Amino acid sequence: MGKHLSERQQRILEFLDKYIVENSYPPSIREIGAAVGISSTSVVSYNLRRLEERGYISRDREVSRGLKLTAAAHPQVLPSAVVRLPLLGRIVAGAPIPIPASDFPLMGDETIELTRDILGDPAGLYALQVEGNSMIDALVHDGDVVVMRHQQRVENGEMAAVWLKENGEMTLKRFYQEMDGRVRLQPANPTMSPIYVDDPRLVQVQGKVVMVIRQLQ
Amino acid sequence: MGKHLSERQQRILEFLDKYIVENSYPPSIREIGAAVGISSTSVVSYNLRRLEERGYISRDREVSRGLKLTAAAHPQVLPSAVVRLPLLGRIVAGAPIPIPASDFPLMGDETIELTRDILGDPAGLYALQVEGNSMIDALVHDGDVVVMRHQQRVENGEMAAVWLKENGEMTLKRFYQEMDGRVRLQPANPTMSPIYVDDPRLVQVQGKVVMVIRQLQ
DNA sequence: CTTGACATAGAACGTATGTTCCTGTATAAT
DNA sequence: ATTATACAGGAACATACGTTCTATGTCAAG
Repeated sequence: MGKHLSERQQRILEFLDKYIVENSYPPSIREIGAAVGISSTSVVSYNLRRLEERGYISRDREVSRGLKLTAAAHPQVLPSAVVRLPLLGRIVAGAPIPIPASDFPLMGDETIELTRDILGDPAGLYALQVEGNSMIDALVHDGDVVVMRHQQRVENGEMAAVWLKENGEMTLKRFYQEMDGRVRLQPANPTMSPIYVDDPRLVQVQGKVVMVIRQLQ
Repeated sequence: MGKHLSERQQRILEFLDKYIVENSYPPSIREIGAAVGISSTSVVSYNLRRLEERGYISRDREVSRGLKLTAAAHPQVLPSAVVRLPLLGRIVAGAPIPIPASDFPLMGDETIELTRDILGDPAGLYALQVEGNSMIDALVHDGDVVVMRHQQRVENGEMAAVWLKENGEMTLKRFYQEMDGRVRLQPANPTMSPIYVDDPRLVQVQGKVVMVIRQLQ
């Protein structure tokens, strides 16, 4: 990162980030100079122009503290876009899970916020709150929030929300399509034994579990 | 909201938010005046002082554009401050957990990002990644991330990371100080039985578990 | 050895900007 | 009526702050 940047410019960039985080407003040219060890405001100005040319910052001329870091400046600092997921409802052992509406309503304040960097692509994601301890074998507790991606198929080994037609039951398991045609549903709890279902049509994948969040009190 | 605020002060607050979002730096007093319809800088200054007294903004004196909105200003506008927690290390059954350094280094990119609204006060929070399945009885899986608040004491019923001196073992349990002087450690898994420790000194609380996050795939 | 782009200092300058003082007007309490 | 308080306007002031000009030094290309 920043290979055409002089060490000074690098330092300026780092200082800008630090300062803005601390103060919520950008530093003045003289403050930058003092921090980076430049006695002349013109030199700071010169380096800022450089940084602006290269797209690391943008400036508003004649405005005190009129500068900001651009996204290019810190790919590692800024990237934390916040994703708001709809908390669509509750997931219970005895009932199929709600399907996200195609338009993704986000109605009410029934949402949960997460940062994109730990979620990845937020498309098709939604959240459900688990009711009851029926999924304790998936290490999922009453009240936990499950973030899911709506999809009918999952890769082998992925954690899925599956509807067991036979039992009329919702469960969270790792999904394995075995060679012999059976489906193996493996509990997350490694001390527990898998379930085998002979007829794959009796196993309906309703989504892939992307994350489990447990908030305590 | 804002019942002791005059309409002008309300407008100023709204303008501040809008301006900062647009420019990434705060407006000057004169800009505020122009936007809200105040011709005199002293009047703006007066109203800013009011807003500061009431905790809606904070100001740095003698600094151009040296003001910022506080959390109180818009519980509904600022919504998603992102909190970066240090991922301090791993938590294993056989070893005490690392203690957060007082200066909270955030070294390396070993951090995890969450939104403040689901975390609450981020002070003293840090994250640990669980290694192994020894805490399966707490419904915590290998690889899960545990967000903790560093503290020596927890309230009854809170989930705590406790060091069992007797066994030389780290565990996550709900903590109960019983009337009879014993300590009851209740697994999160409701199907499992609690542990009783007669001597409270053998139970060392190392922190309170605030959240458990499991990322799949 | 020049020449010119690049980098840095220092100082001077002018605008940007926060602060303060003084004045004036409501409204309510005394 | 008088006093206190919240609110508003205007102007003067001091300094905060960006800009610009000049000078110096380095280094590679001609």
